[in-house]
Amino acid sequence: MLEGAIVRTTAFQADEDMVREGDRPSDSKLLLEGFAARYKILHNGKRQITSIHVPGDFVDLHNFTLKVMDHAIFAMSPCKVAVVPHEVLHRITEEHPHLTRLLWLNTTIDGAIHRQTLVNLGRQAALGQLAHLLCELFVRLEVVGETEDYSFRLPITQSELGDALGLSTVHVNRTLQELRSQGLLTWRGNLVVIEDWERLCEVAQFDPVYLNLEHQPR
Amino acid sequence: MLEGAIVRTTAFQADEDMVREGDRPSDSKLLLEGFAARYKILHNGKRQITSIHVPGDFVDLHNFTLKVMDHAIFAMSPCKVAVVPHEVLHRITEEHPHLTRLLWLNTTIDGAIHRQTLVNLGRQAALGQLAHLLCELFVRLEVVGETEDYSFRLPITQSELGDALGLSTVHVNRTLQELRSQGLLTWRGNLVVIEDWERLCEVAQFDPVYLNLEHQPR
DNA sequence: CGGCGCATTGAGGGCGGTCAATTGGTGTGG
DNA sequence: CCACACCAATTGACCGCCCTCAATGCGCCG
Repeated sequence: MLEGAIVRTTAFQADEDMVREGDRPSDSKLLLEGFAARYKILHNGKRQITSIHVPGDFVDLHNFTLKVMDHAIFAMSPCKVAVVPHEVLHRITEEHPHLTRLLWLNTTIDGAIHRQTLVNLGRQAALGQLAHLLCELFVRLEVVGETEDYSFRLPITQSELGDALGLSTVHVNRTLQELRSQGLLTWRGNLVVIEDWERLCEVAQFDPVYLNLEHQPR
Repeated sequence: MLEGAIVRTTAFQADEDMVREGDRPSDSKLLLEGFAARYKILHNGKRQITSIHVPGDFVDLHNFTLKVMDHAIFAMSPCKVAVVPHEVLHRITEEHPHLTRLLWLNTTIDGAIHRQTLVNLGRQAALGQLAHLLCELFVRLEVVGETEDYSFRLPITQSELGDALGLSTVHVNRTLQELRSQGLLTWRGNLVVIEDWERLCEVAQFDPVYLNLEHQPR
């Protein structure tokens, strides 16, 4: 059904906006390749990235119900995207309740990730925040087969990491050095290698329950 | 339909948990009276409140799709709650697509609020954070008729405010004093009076678009 | 080879944290 | 009617994490 809902695929260059704040898109986008992120810009020019997306993520499914974008989404790397018209989603909700519940689930998992991120930003020190983000990305990438042992490609700058965690670029850099010096991971080019998964999880206080990876009847 | 979906109402005392982390509730709860909040506890005992809920909020509708609670919800004040069994929600998704889309919308607005909160925690100074939270609560309470002019009741301690914003109680206190000394608001007992809505919004960089109060065909 | 973007480093400062004590309001019991 | 307990609000002192500004290093590409 979903495959049939895709009317076309599109590509975006790195740093290109896929959707802008204020837009009223008539379709939703499923990320096939590359990394994307949702963000908002404040009056003082500061940027907050509210979520990072990996292949398989339905990056703006929520705008099927929300209609007006309250944030923008950009490609962190070159991206390929499948386009699903709202019209088709509407028909699915009319005719396929089970699939509808699964799409709904998709957006509530999104919300669960937001909540965990809130805990991170609010109550974790920089070291734990960074560790947690990397734990989460590793698990999410593993699910879609984008990892190799304990390593994965992450085409993200330190400045973007800072915008995702509410930290300055400088402090992200120093915190990464701390993670490296503790032997928790290495990061060369865009290849992240987790050297000690157990301890990284401890530092991050990472518990993947919120990702809802367990199969359940829906 | 929704009214028919309510099988009973329940009451909770202040500080009582309505749902606990790890629970697999068989119903969802619609808040009729009082204030509630979602939260998580970290290993070090710190608490992060991820959202504050006012009358009219469907506090755990998302667990209809998520099944396992990844966080807890507690009553910040005495609460009255309407209980809707998942069984009934399931039937609604099978038979009433339009209502299903509206319920789905409810959870995506929830997500939109989370995203805005992320921006706050990540990129606002304490003064702006507090101002933003109060702007949002005012608007949300206004919608359900729980305000009077520019005032509303807010049965929340400064310690709880701190847990919602990722700040210490001490700093919440000092920041509130700053808001008062700038003539933006007063707060006596649990009565909050906004003295200068315009300037409060400026300090908060508040833009209510994310609350999706505009009527749209869904 | 020069330019550009990103990573890295250093110095200095401030926002917000922690610890601890005090105030004040409210309810309860004597 | 007062004494006392309890809880939230408030205040002070001190500290440290993280920010800002600015310079430097470094790899990649035309």
